[in-house]
Amino acid sequence: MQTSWEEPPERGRPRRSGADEAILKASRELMFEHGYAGFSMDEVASRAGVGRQSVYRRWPSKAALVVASMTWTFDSPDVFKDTGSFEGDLRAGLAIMRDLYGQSSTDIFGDVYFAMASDSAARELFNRNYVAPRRESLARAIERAIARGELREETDAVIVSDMVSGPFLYRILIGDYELNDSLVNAIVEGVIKVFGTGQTTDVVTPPSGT
Amino acid sequence: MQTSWEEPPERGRPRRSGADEAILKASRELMFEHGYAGFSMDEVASRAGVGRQSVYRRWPSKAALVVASMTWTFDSPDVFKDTGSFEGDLRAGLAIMRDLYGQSSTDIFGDVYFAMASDSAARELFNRNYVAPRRESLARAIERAIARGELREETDAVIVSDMVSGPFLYRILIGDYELNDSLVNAIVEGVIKVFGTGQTTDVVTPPSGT
DNA sequence: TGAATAACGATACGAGAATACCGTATTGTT
DNA sequence: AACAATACGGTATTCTCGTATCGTTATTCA
Repeated sequence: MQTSWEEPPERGRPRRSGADEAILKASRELMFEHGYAGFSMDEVASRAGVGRQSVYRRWPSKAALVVASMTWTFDSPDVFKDTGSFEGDLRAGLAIMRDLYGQSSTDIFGDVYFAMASDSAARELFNRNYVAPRRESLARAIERAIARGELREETDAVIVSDMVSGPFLYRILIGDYELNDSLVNAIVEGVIKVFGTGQTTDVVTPPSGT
Repeated sequence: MQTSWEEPPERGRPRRSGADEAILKASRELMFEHGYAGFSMDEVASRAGVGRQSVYRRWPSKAALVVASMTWTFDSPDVFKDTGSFEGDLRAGLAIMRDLYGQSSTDIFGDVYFAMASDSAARELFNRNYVAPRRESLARAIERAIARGELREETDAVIVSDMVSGPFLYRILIGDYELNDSLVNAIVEGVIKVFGTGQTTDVVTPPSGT
């Protein structure tokens, strides 16, 4: 995954190797310790052992750095893996999302979305590093489902993406942060009933949340 | 609607009448003119003709003020009016939301969500002034639908709310801001197929977007 | 070998948010 | 009439983001 905002130039003194990772690591730690508003770029720089200008050389804003550090080294973005049926793929992906967002420090994710919304560079990083790979993973699952005859050929992957991810985002940002299985079931049922052909395949149920 | 963050005390010199509205109006105007990052609390205060401290006496942060001013004097929060059928109620409410968010200056709403997410006071104001009334409006529509026999009795109003509002929020914050009728249709179809009884009532179609 | 380029840490700076005061003004209570 | 409480406009202060600039250092190219 691309970490810094822009590729460094090829001429001149090269950037110190390992500095990118040190900065990302420091930003991530400080996010979990103090949240977005609770730390400064000075602290990031000093914890990473670099000058502050070296941070701004790699990311154009605090928001962009935070988004980069929080979308860095997430598990495989291919969350909607092939389980043999579309419902299984969908449930597997949603189980991953539910476990991720359902863990203790939920305010963190609100902070990340806040950072994302506040800055165009952060928004672009968020799309590139997080949203796009997951969208593509879902699009592949939809293609498999169409090939299997589970979904109709004209299924709109963008709308499915909205229907799948939207309610999660809504709960995290606005709702009471409780991500339960009822919501997952409703989403799965809704998508399949709207875009399905009626033909189903046996489902391998994913394990319930940790 | 309650405007300022906390009720003023009952003792001592009373707050200048009209100042609340002047501040909200100034904040709103500046939001439409320059966006969230494009104006300062000094400008709000001077345009409203008050001291800056008088602004902070009423709202604890810029984010809270912006949320209060942008959720102030919206049209009736009862967006899911009784049209005779649940599908009609839902389509009417979604048409209002689509027209609202679909209008030209969409970045404004991104800014509002950003402000909302960045501050706990702003979040609380947003819930109190905006989300809660619309949630209740939808809950009433669901109750009517259950009474008519269109929805099952165990329909979970919170989940329906997530399924209805989530995709819209997702498109505004993360998607390409294009709120089209395909999305509305998929949402309506999804909710009714998941929670419906199969019994339907004739739909009065709302006018399509401006 | 020398010039060009760009990173490095460090520091100064301007802008704006939020807080803390100042003296003054306005209300209700004693 | 005196007093407590609070609002008022105004100003100073602190904090942090983001930009600019310093002299130094490392690397590539001619």
